[in-house]
Amino acid sequence: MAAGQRRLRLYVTIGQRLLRDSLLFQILLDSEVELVGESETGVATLNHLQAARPTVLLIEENLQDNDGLTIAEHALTMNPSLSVLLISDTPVSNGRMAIYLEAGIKAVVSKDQPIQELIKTLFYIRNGQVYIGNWRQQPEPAAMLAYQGLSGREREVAQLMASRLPVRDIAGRLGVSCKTVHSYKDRIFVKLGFERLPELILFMQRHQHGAAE
Amino acid sequence: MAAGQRRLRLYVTIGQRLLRDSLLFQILLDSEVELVGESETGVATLNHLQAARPTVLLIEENLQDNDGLTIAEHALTMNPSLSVLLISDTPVSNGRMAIYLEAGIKAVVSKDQPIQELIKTLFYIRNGQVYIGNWRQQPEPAAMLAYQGLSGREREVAQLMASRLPVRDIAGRLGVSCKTVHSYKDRIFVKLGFERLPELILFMQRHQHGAAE
DNA sequence: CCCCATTTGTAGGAAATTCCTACACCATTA
DNA sequence: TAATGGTGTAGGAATTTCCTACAAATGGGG
Repeated sequence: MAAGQRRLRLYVTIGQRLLRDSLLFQILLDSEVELVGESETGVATLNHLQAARPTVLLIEENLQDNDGLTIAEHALTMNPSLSVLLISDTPVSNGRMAIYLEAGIKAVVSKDQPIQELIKTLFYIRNGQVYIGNWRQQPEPAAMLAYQGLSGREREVAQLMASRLPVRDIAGRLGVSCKTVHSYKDRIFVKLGFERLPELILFMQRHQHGAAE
Repeated sequence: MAAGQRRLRLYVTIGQRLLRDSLLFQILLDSEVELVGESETGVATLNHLQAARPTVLLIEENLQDNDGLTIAEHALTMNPSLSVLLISDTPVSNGRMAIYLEAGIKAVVSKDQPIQELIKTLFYIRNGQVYIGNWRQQPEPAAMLAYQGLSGREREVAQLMASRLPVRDIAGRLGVSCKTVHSYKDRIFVKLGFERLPELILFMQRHQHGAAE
């Protein structure tokens, strides 16, 4: 997106493997990201950080052995140019946010936010910018609004693709060529900012059944 | 994998959006999975379950409003043929496991397990089978062992692909055709059970730096 | 009410990827 | 020794991705 510099060298500290894996699988889809290390604990992180030389540290607030803030502060002492993104378990109050910024943390995302928000933030802070996300943002209307942006034909195609109908069948049903369907697909993905089918499936599911709730 | 029946109709109850999204993005990569609903809370789940008619319920043990076990029991009362997969925050003792099985839950995965384990389990239980995972399994040697299974050429290609070198460049460097490189890629992915590049990247990262630790 | 800029519906081309098949060679083993 | 299986190599078909194109419709702005 933004004209970043080099590869984003990422170090990840997340305790639970399930979250770490699934987050990494998404993050690593972006070819600008280079994973240089990962840990489950704060101590392990501090031990490996100098060797890994990340530009961005993605770290959970609540770790088994320490809290992410403390670890981040140590890490920043060793390397002040590191961009730290903290993952908090709950939405962050303005007061807490001030403390984090004071400590040199570049951004905070909560586990209640969509993953796209996390990834967007990751790229945003990668050059050292601070990112104050839109906390208390639109909870669901976002999906509705985005859907409004699709044209009629695009909506039909989005619908059919989300139901996993193959492109050829969609083309047949709509009476257009496969290439046309692909064009719609491209446009839909660009408009919604998606990269892969699961994102669209989830989006359509949520759109149809109102809020994810 | 197994010759399942129809589409796996999945309902997901996970409180935090970040985990829910990233898990769903992975799970929905499999075209046999049809997402029929999702909730953040137990109450919402019980309200929507009859309309959604899932065959599998993936539910967190610790929800904001209830515990997953209780919700699962209610759900099973309404629909005894539902297969429930519980996500626990910590490894499950044999004692707890017995209680879960007693309650009619088909399997339990902990958040410390890799995501592939969860997905595998999901498919395993989809026809009503009970799945007792290999708790206390090999923590990391797994990756080592799997790596041993690759041939020399396959390792070279795996290495280069994990560093995101384009196929054409890999072919050039090894002095073989692109098609050959694709063949290696296919074989590597089959041997390791992977579907996409991020899985290989993570695997190689962990293999090289010993344990994920 | 007309003109210009966008959006929408449609599609083609090039390159890359996926999925499957093929085949010779080497080693192991029955 | 002959059958078997893994390894290095590659081709073909179908699909997907990425980019470009272009006419018709639409929507403002003047």
